[in-house]
Amino acid sequence: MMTRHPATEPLTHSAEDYLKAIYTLSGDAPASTSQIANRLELAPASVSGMIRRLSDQGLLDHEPYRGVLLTDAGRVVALRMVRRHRLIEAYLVEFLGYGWEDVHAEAERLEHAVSETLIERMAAALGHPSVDPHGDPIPGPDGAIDEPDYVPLALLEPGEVAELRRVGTNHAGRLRYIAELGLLPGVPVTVVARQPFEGPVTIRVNDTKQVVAHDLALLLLCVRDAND
Amino acid sequence: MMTRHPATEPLTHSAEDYLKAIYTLSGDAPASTSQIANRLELAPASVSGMIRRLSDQGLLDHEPYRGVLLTDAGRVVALRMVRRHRLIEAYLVEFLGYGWEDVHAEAERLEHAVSETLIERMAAALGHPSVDPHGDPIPGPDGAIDEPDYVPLALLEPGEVAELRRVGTNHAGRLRYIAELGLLPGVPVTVVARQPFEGPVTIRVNDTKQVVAHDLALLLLCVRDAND
DNA sequence: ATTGACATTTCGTATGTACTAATTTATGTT
DNA sequence: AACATAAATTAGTACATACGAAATGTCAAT
Repeated sequence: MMTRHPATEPLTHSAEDYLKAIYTLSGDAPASTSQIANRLELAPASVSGMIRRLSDQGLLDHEPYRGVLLTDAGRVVALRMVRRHRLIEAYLVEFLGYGWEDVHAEAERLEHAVSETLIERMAAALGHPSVDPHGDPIPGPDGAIDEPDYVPLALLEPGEVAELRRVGTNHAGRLRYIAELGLLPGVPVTVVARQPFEGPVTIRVNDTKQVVAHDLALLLLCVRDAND
Repeated sequence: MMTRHPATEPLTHSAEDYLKAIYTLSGDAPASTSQIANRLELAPASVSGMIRRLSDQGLLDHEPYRGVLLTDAGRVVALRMVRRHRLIEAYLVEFLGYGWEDVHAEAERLEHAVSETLIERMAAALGHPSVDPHGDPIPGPDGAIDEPDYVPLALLEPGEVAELRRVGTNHAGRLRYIAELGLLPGVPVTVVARQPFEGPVTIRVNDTKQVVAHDLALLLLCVRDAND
């Protein structure tokens, strides 16, 4: 499949942001204009315009009024940005004393400015980690990424024991709160009770009982303990 | 003196680059349009345009056809960029295994992307250094900068003993070469001979004799040894 | 005082990215 | 089938930044 773009023109920061956003939005279905606009806090009209440009560059497949999907070329860019973002987050936490609630904003700017060299040196300094501080997997330099099938805490039954692996938000306030509850990736969690109709979940963490809202519990991604 | 700009609008990366360039260019005399164009590798017309905008924002004093000087507000920005640039250089060398010839390009991009927080954490990790790997002084968080009066090696007389303190170039090739000669800041240097008419200088460094071109020797900034 | 060389500015234009307002398309309801 | 609603696109505009070409200013040499 031939498109007109000559190998690798340098992309703008904006283009990189769009591609990264589209990557995280288009799980099964294509990403819609309004989803993208929402994520990037832009007017839908602006997104329509950028979609045209990125499609022309062969980075997106656009079905008008239906949404967009990344092309292979687009996915390469998106995964490079995701790798950068998550490695920067890990580096800031590990070496510069950042809390996990502060790294997102910083990484959001740095990911556009670091060289391939710098990223690989940071990766090496970190010992080539496979996940960032939120438990999000870090794509390899070749773009390989392993997205395990985690279960949201909100879906576990009372009595189930699991390990928290990943926290599905970048919201600073929520992250601060989650950390206060001791809910860091790697921690074992027992579901004590669960209220019906999307009610709160009562859990036991670090030998303390905590109650978390359903919404929050949806963000707490776990693996069930192998206990059968 | 009142200008119209409302405290601190966010500046673009370009504007930051211009102000930093003008800072380093306007030692005694104002910086001319063509000097700036040269430094930033832009067409003079583009510089004229940006000078207008920066003057309107109260960051530059522009005397048409004469050149520009930084206002106090402009100098604050310029010094913030210089601090960032040099701290980033120092950090990359100290913690990420960079050679001093590679840090400039990386810092040139990162300086626009780092937060105040990140810069101060890097400064702390480095122990608040006063100079970068090239011996260039690092302005304080308040903008205070100490520019000592160094003597170019090219001006020392045969027999004089001095300590190399600062290397006045960012050119990667030259820096690599200078490092090969063992001419790192802090090293003691003895002038053995000097050819007339801007000829090469023969020196003794680390007990080895080296010959350096006049041009290069102008970049090697020293303090004479207190030996009288 | 005029001229020539050079620097600087102005003018018109291009690109990238955003916006609002108006239009078009898709889809679900009657 | 006709309509209403929501989503997406287009059209027109604005701003920042760059460019080249043309006009203008500066200054030293005659």
